[in-house]
Amino acid sequence: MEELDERKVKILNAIIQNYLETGEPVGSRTISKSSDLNLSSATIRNEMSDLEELGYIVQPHTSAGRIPSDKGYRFYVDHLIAEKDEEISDIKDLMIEKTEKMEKMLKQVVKVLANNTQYATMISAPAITGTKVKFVQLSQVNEHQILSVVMMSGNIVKNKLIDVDEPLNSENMLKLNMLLNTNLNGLTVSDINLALISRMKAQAGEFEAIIEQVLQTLAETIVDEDDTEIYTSGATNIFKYPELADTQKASEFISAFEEKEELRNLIADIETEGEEKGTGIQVYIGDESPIQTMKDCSVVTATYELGEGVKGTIGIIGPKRMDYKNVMDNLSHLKKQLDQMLKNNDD
Amino acid sequence: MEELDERKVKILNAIIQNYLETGEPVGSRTISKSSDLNLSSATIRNEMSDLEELGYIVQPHTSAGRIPSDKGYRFYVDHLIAEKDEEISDIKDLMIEKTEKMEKMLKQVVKVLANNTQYATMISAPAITGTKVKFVQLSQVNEHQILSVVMMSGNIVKNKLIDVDEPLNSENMLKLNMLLNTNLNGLTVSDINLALISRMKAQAGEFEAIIEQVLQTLAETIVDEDDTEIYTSGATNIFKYPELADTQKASEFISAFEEKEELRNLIADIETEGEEKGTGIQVYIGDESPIQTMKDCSVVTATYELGEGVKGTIGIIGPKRMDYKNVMDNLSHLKKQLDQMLKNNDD
DNA sequence: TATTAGCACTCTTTTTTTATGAGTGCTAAC
DNA sequence: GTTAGCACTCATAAAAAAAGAGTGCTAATA
Repeated sequence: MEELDERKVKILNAIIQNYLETGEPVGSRTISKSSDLNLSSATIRNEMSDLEELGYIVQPHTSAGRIPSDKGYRFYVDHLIAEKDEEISDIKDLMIEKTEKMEKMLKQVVKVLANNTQYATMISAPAITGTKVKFVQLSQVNEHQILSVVMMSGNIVKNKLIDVDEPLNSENMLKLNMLLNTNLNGLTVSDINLALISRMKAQAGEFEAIIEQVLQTLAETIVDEDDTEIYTSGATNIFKYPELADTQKASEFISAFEEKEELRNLIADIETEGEEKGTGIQVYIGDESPIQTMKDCSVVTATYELGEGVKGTIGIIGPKRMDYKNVMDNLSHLKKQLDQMLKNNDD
Repeated sequence: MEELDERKVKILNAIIQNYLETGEPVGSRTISKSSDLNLSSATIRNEMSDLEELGYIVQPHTSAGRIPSDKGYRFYVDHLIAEKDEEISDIKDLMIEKTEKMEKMLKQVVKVLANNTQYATMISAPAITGTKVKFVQLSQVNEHQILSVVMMSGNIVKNKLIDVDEPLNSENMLKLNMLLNTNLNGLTVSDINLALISRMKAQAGEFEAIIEQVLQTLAETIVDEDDTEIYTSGATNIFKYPELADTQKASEFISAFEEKEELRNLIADIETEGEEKGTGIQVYIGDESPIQTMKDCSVVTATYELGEGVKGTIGIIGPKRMDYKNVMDNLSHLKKQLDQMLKNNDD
């Protein structure tokens, strides 16, 4: 970073700051007047010319002011935000009502977050992979159906109806339940291997078929959960930012939010990436984002934990000129809240 | 309807037909050329003037062609569509994979429907109110938690964790389960009155508190389900219809779809209304719709049944000039499929 | 009496032209 | 190294002009 002397940094910061607020290309005269270094617009012009050559800012067209490039934003996020850190950021407390329903809670979180930031938001339900079986129970519902209830760590409960030819008597049912619980308790899905399966089947004797179905249900549950549930909110906030609001682009963007397929990819990608300064927060600026549809946006994400390695992801998507400071503060605050809340919840 | 002679009807039909296709105001010359009654544009003009006076068509501005008014559309839907009924409508079969997960199935349905019609679609999960308790089971998960599983008709399963101070022995657990099942089986939630509750508590003796919690859970479940789950798809299809595509309106529209609050109101409203010609399908044209946000749209809905009076609603929302025939055919087809599929599913 | 050709008029939409103004780059002076 | 000054560029806004679609009305026609 030796290429930028202090004055250039100040000017760059001023440009970005100004652009974040107005969304308009900023000219030399504006900087000359606003910033504390008393320089004429001509001088600023020279410096800006340099900054452009170095790739930190761009000119939308010949006779316009400058706007930050992706590289410029990146510099801002990496070096300039910290400087303002002493400012007390007054995040309204997120007011998450503690409801026992995870789903409801998550829906509420994205909504509040979208409202707070005025960007589009998403949150993924914690992935089930890696959670452990806590409890299994089969019960006879009627002549031909058995209900299997599986509870995983994190108190995630899954139900499945199993069809049977004839009812089990209660003694056998008890046996099966014992068998399932003793064998599966504490295991993650990947722990359930072929050896275990055949052992269990052997133990089950004539009820082998039922065991098979329960295990299959378990497997399906996981596969099911492979398309992790994702909750979104505020997709239409995009219309608030003219640079993203043209019909074509906005339509694609909102569709992506509706389909959620791409968001899923995004989340998958996140796990492989690094984070900003150990805050648990990641920032993707423009092209850095893995999602094609969001090349003109910035994406800020955080992961929250539900204990035992079960993770979910929160994301905020907005224009490149988003208020990074505010967004990052909001996220890390929320992350803390969630981590804590969920840790308490789990036993 | 004596006010319209045969020729006027033909002309009105031609105008609407043409407008449905093009979305442009249609002029006298177009009709003169396209329709089979050989009349000069001047004659058509006179007739159109009459039709306008009668309120079936409107002129967007002085020197433009005519477009159908709400009254015109209404006439079209009520009288003109039937005439084309002999046409074989080639609805692609909806290819709903039978999955045991209601949720997945519904998501798939709206998606396919949106794709088929190119309009915005929604479907509400069948409301739980009115369903009967089929099966209740409490199980000890660990020292301090009991899992209550309630299965309602339609195979809807609800789980809830109940905290207890100390574990129940298995004998007591068995008793409680018996108590719950014998008392609640086959009842709808509204059947569970105070008399029953106190009787059950009396029978439960020292475990009164647990009964209380189970019942409360049941009540909560219902209340929860009061904000019925609604799945949507294709909201961005709205951009395909220029008359709805302006940023401001589209944004509101899509927001309404995202929030789902208004859709919920819509569904609530539907139950009070009549339907078209005994098809189980309802059409709201423009102002007829109960939702403010959709004054410029038409809404076509159908209800499907899950047996035992449990109903859900499917809706298609598009421009007033939507292809009513196609939409209605699609809906009634889908309705049949769903009715059948779900009836099979439920015991 | 019902239909039609003809034409003036209206109003939107499109295209063209003409400002306006913000901002730059460069030169020459300080 | 900094700055005033000025010509030049380019997007945007405003105004003007042209084109077209469609109507309503009148007068002629079958």
